[in-house]
Amino acid sequence: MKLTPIMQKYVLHWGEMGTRWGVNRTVAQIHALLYLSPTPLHAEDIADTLGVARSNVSTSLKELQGWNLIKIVHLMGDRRDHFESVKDLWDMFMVIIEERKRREIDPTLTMLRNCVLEGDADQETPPEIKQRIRDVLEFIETLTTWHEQMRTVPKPTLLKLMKLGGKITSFLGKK
Amino acid sequence: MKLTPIMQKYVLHWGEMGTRWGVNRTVAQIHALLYLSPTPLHAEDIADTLGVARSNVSTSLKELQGWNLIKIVHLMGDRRDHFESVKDLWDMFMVIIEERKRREIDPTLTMLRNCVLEGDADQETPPEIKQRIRDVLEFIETLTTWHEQMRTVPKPTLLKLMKLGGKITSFLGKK
DNA sequence: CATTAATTTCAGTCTAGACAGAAACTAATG
DNA sequence: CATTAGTTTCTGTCTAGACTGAAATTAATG
Repeated sequence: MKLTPIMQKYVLHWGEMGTRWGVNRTVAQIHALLYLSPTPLHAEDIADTLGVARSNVSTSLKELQGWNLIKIVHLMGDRRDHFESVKDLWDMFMVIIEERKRREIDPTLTMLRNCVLEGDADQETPPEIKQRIRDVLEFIETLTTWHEQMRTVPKPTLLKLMKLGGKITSFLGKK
Repeated sequence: MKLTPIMQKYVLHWGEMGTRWGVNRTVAQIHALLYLSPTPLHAEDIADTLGVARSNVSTSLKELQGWNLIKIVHLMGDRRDHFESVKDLWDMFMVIIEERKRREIDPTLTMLRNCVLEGDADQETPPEIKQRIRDVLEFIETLTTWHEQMRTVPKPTLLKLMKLGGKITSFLGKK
């Protein structure tokens, strides 16, 4: 796999974006590379293309599998694992949201619920502050419920909804 | 400002979440603290409460101001700057999205458009790959347009919309 | 305009986590 | 079952960037 200047620019930028969102640079680069690649790639190919250590690639591929963003495929007459990325951008987007929710939002909800529970018995925390925490809990719960409902909506409907955009509000206004 | 166990838990968790989303831990902790605090706090108070260096607080406050998440207030008979956080969670959410868009999405769109432009003259990048990049550009543009429209919708309407949730699809289905 | 309070800047230290390379492991094939 | 290809684990190194504390700067007050 040889990278043309355009592909290089894309992969490097994606790596950079990764770091800004708390994702390891190499992981993000590999994902970008696999997204662009028309064919599945094996680990050594990836290592050579990106100029990183073979072991680093191995770890990153594991991580990407943990995110459900890539999967292993096997090619006829080749023992090596090959990897290909989810190509549908909507699916990719949803998968990422799903995972981040599971890893970050859900634990946060747990923490907030604990705070609220402990708050009942707690005399030292001012009521005002307890309320603030309850507000956050309620806010995130609202977002989560909404996400839960959107999750089940079929892709084309969702797309229609987005394309509709602001027009939906006029409908609401009349209601 | 003394932190009760509940407040401590909240602030520490928020700091942790920050790091997962590419935000400096101290910055996130200070933001959490200012959100909880019923009154504006001055830098030294924050430093003492969180146990970090005064200078570190100074830098972090600057950063939070850059994000439009906190603002300076002055108290009668006190020369020191005091800081208070945006308290409305919906506003806070919108401000964060706005800023991340400006800092990360907009540059990404620029990069993608450049790739597409350069792609016209470029003979070495396979058409399939060029198409992939165009797909990403289109996808992000769709999201951005949608965001642009939602941005102007008044808060209560937006809330109604979210509460409506899945029901909106049945309306679309009939259409 | 000297004094003091408050804030920012800067230079150096420290650390988490990314990364390389070697060693260990696993499993396919003749 | 030895050989070899492929993958993972592990240990140590390196570095970006968070953080500190001191020095420099700014601004308010009598």
